[in-house]
Amino acid sequence: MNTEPTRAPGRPRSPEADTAILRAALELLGEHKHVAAVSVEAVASRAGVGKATIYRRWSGKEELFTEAVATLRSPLPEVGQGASVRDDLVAVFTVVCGDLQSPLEQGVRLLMMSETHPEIAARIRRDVFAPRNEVVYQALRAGIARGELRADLDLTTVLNLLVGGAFVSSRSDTGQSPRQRAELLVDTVCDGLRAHG
Amino acid sequence: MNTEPTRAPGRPRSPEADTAILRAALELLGEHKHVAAVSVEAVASRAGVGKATIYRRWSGKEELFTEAVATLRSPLPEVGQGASVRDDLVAVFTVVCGDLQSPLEQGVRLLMMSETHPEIAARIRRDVFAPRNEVVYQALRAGIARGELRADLDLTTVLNLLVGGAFVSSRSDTGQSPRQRAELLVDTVCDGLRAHG
Amino acid sequence: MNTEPTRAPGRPRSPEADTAILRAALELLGEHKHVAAVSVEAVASRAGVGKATIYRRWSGKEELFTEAVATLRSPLPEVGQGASVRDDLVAVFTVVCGDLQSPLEQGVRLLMMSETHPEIAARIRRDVFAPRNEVVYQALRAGIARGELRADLDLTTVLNLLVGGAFVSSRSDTGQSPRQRAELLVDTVCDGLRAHG
Amino acid sequence: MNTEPTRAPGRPRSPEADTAILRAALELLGEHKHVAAVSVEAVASRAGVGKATIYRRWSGKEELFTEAVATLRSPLPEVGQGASVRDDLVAVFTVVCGDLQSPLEQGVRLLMMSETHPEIAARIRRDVFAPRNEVVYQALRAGIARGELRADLDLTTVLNLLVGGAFVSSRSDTGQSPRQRAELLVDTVCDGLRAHG
DNA sequence: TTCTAAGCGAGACGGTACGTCAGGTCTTTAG
DNA sequence: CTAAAGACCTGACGTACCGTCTCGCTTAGAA
Repeated sequence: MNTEPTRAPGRPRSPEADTAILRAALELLGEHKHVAAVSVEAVASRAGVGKATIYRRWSGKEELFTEAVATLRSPLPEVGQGASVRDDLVAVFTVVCGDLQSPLEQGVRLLMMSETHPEIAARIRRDVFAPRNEVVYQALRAGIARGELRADLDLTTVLNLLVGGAFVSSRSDTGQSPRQRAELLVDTVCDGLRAHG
Repeated sequence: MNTEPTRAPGRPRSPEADTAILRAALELLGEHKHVAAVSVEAVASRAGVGKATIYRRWSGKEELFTEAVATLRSPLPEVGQGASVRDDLVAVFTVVCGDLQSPLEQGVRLLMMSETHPEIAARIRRDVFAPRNEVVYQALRAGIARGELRADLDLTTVLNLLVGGAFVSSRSDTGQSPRQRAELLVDTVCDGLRAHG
Repeated sequence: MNTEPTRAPGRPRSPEADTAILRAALELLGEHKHVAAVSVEAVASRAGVGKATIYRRWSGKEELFTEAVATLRSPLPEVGQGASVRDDLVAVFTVVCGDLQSPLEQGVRLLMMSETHPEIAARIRRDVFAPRNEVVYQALRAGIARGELRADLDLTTVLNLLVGGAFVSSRSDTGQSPRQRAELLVDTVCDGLRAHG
Repeated sequence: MNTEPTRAPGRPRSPEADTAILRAALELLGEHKHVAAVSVEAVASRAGVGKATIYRRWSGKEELFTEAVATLRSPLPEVGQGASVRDDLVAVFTVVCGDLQSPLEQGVRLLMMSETHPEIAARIRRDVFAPRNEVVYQALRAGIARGELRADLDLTTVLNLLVGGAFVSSRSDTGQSPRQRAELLVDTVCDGLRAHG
């Protein structure tokens, strides 16, 4: 008796198609800035693929872009390893601020905010933002553990402030480097997060 | 000598049409929740207006909804009149957090969509964001004048933190009231903005 | 007792507008070849006139073009004054063949044939074609009277043959002059119209 | 060695759609009498077809109706088989005069409209007029061969006279049958086309 | 002179149809 | 059974005219 799953009959799906489609979707998202401006037809054409091949894999435009964007995971720095909270946070938000200025991430931003497809936003939050947020939480918890930060902080609120600040900050073209933006945000917030004693 | 601008020739545009269109757009937006699901034809029909009358005023769907949403500005509180900075900021951001959960939020998202339409973005910045920001700046400056806040603050960064925090905070449905959200944000930031002495 | 009609009160209609509108209509008809391609707006603009000024005079596009085209009356030669039928007919159809090659007359032709507005066709027939036909009939009757032509001819059929022949002939660009076309048509027909004697 | 053209890739165009569209166009044309009163949208709807399916096949309304009408060619009689020229021509022009009173006439008018669309005019000339003309030429050549007609005739001119005569004749509603019209035209012309001897 | 009625150019109005485009599905042939 | 290609239906897009309706102004005869 053979318990290993039976191989599906017929021609197997092309893995090249998968990656080509996702790549094309992200490229076009980066070029056009918002999802409505990218047609499934354009993705298919850019990927050198038939439209049906896309619809065989995803049930619609939203799902396609959801998955495409969810593949984007910036490498984040290690935190909490002895450095100060301040330095940890600056490291993390330098990456975040940098991302936010890249054209692709702008597309992601729009996509995430687009109320047109709430489930996409939810999935992006889960797959893209949650890991990033987790790093921030780690840094904050480490800071609390070391006594650098007040123990009664609402960590979610701190996260919101920093992420939102990074987000809004990135919308004005001040000529600052991502690092400079990160330092300004983190220092401004941190000066109030430190335990007084 | 007449310096007032000469009146345009021809039949003037109907102000009733303006308001009917904007009203219809907002109604339908409220019913369908997202812009893509509302057709210009439906707006025209609901407003009892020809499509051309819409396109005479706005160059497209996006512009129409941008303006429609921009009309939804909530009145902002007076600040700097003797109350504490903390109370001023809480008052302002209670309004902001409330707005962000209402249809106006859709406008904010549209602003983001408009990365490709800089002039629309500029208009929203001017009509929606600038007045709100100005109130925040007033509160902060009053706080500095009274010695409540450090004099060396980067006000822009403080603004970014609070506005961004409010924005991100509003995206998660925690069941908190706008007032509670505002207090959390403001208190968290303020505890570090106060002059130490 | 004054029986002459009382002059209408108010500002009288501008005769310049009348002529300018008709002129513009004919010009544009000549340029665009068929009525559907000429908009009332274009006529108004070309005439330097408001649209209402047109609609005050004619109840619609059809009536406007009807009247415009009805003003076209080519000067026709005198016939039946002693010359031969053949020469009379050649003279008339030289004019007709010439007209049919002018751009404007092509517009008229289209207009007349346009089944979209039967009443226009009827009026053009009456005001433009009937006088021309009458001259042909005169020539034919003179020929019969002089014994040049058979007395039992169906004059309408002869007219149809010649007019239709001129019409169809003018549609092929053979490089022939109007006179040559006319002679070919008339001679071919006449050789059978002559009394045998 | 395969000389037959390779089959085009993708789904082939539906022949049912072709015929349904053409049928619907002619039906509506019959109901509304003139082209301007028939909308492409109505044709699509009647044919049970999307508008795009129409525009994929024809570049516009005019082209669609041109082709629709061009399908209405009546079968022409055999000529030159022993009968007299007169009878041959009467047979042919009975068909022609009949057609000119039917919906086909609308096609003729469209041809005229197409002064601005030379390729459509060319198509109608090729598909509708050329075959008919060829039959007339055959009859005339047979007549010459048999000595019934003068050998020095300009056949093109004879054709123009008869065709044009039929056309103009059909525009007045005299209550005559197509056959009567044809006889009048042919007899009038023939009496001069016969060799004298 | 002043009043009144209509005409004037300009252009906005509610509609209808145009021709285009994209979404998501279906139908070919080829592998 | 999958692949690429491309036709299919649907429905919204933004445009162009139609014939009508205001605007503020001009033109003339009547008061």
